[in-house]
Amino acid sequence: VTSRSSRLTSLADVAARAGVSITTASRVLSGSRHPVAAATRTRVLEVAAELDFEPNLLARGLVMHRTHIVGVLVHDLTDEFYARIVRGIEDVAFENGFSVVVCDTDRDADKEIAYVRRLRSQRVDAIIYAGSSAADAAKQTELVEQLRRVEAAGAVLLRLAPHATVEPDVSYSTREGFGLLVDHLVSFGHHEFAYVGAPAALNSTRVARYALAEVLRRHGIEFRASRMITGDGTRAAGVDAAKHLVETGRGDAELPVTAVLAATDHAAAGLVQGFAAHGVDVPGEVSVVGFGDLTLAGDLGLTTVHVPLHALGDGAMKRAIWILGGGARMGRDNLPLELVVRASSGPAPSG
Amino acid sequence: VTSRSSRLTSLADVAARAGVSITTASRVLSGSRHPVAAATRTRVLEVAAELDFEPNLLARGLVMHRTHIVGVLVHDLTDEFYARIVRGIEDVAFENGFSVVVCDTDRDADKEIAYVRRLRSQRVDAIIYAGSSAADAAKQTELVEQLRRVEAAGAVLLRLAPHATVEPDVSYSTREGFGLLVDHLVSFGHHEFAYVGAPAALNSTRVARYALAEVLRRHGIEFRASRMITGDGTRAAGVDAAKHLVETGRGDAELPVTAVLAATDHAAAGLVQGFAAHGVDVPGEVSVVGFGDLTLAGDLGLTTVHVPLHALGDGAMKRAIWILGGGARMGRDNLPLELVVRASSGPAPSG
DNA sequence: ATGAAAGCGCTAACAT
DNA sequence: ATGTTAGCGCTTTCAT
Repeated sequence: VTSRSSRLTSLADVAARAGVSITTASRVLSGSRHPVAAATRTRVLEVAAELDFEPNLLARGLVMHRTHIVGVLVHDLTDEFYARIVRGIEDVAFENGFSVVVCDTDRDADKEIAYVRRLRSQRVDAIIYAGSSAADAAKQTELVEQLRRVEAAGAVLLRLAPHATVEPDVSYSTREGFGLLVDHLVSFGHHEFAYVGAPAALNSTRVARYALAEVLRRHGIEFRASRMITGDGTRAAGVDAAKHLVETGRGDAELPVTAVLAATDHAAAGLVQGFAAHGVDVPGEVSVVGFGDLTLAGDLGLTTVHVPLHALGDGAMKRAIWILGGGARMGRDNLPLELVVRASSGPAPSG
Repeated sequence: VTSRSSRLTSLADVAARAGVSITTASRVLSGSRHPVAAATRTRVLEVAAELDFEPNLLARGLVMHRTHIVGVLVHDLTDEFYARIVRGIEDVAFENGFSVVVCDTDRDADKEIAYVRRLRSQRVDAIIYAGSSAADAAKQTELVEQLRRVEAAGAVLLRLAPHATVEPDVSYSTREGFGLLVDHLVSFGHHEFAYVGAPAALNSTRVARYALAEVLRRHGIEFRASRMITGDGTRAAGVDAAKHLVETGRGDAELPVTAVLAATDHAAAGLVQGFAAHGVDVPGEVSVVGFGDLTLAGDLGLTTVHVPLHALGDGAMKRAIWILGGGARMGRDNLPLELVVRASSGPAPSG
């Protein structure tokens, strides 16, 4: 036992002072539905207030097998995309007496595994998993196994992104998003596209590629694999991709495509920046569109798809609470997306 | 007791399976320095791995009076300013086996109080308090009292911002920041300034006003109270302030000031946006500078002061760990600031 | 309506 | 080196 200052006031203190048993004190203070005489109840409440009693949630959790703690796994809190999701989760959590433990994984499978273990050790009631990790098969297997154990232990696992062949619980349709974007671009006369995606190993990337190819096919456009540029969703990836596209077009003295879709607004911002650095006019020579509608999209005038991030977190947390309360698991819920047209997209250059 | 699936494997399970007492199992699994025979140790470790044992941190915390949980109070995680601080805290926390509970307060004193109570109930080892709240005296008193109780209970309280006359533990010098900014602007010939601050009730606002006035005085510039515009640090506040300044100058057919300092990069962004909306050229007619150096500052070409946000969180968490380990409390640590000159500031308009 | 006692899973004196 | 015992602070049968 670490030497610490004066013990906090416990139920025993309240009980003693109120002249009742610990049991009775517990009954009034823990919101038990067990009958307690009105007078007794008042007395206990008074003493509790007087002593500023705060129940020890550790003890409570130990016996209740419920901690009212939820762990959230995200790539990086510093990315507004995830910050807004976490905020949504936290708002609902706060209202319902839950605490939120944030876990930034940086897409590092080892960190993810370590975090999941720790959350299990903490006996969290639920884990909200946002963002799929890029990892080798072995790591993936271990992570899946850890998640399985957490669920086996009674915790609720909710996904905001596809993971290891499992559908997300609350999410959005990437296909729908691409549909909005491509419809918009096609209406502007574009038919040569490039896509700056996320790491190839990510589940979400697989899904995105497939979805994009399908959307394009609907417009009778064949999507060449060479126009699928691998990135990591960062601004730097966008800058690099712009450079790559400019250099690829060098021979023809013009760009190989007239429109570039990015997996994130960050990458789109990088594309705009990169094109500008090479003197390529956006949207004059090439249109650029992002995905997410972060603040930066507004600042930079990026055409993008608005993703209801706060609602995503909000919905996930509500579901977690619902299930913890004994509610039945439900299927995937796709939140509506919206096209936001700004200055980074325009008519395809005639030529 | 809530009905839950199969119990998790406990120390007792490991002990039984390894043929040792729970105590022995605990000794090897909890990293106790108590001697244990090498063979026994190995056996226990084997069984623990086999059963994928994870210690119940609730039970551990209950007896150890240490939870390895730290609560972080910030205005809003969605603001990159705070997100980066939290990230700094979390990186150190992760390395040291601590979990981070995030608490968005929205500068709402009631939420702050509620969160602090909850953190106390959770028996967190430390609370890192970032951002001062705006509240009436009564609320302030209650919050201070709650924080006092948390400390009395043995938790470490660390401040990243001044609060109720208490100095922050890890922070930066607002005066230094203003110094960098004002020196820069004065060298550009500016001598009529306006400041778009945060809510007047905030401690940090008081400090900022005082610091700014002093810095200006160093340059022999008197700062008029009427040029102190109250805002809330948001972009909208900046937009409003720009409008206000433009309208104030209406009579003279020109702006009353040639340079505007903002309390945050967000407000500075709003100022730039607002001035643009009124056809005022930045920096041609007026220079605008922010504070923080968030990503948006780079995107918008804002001259600002770079605040080492990650290091702020990092430093606070390291300190918390140090103190929890029995280290002595130390005085305020001011992290170095840096002037970042971009396109939003320029020579004062001659005339 | 109230209370006594058992136990959640763990660590730490205190034996042996 | 190992085990026995006593809690940490709480909820909950099971009496009364």
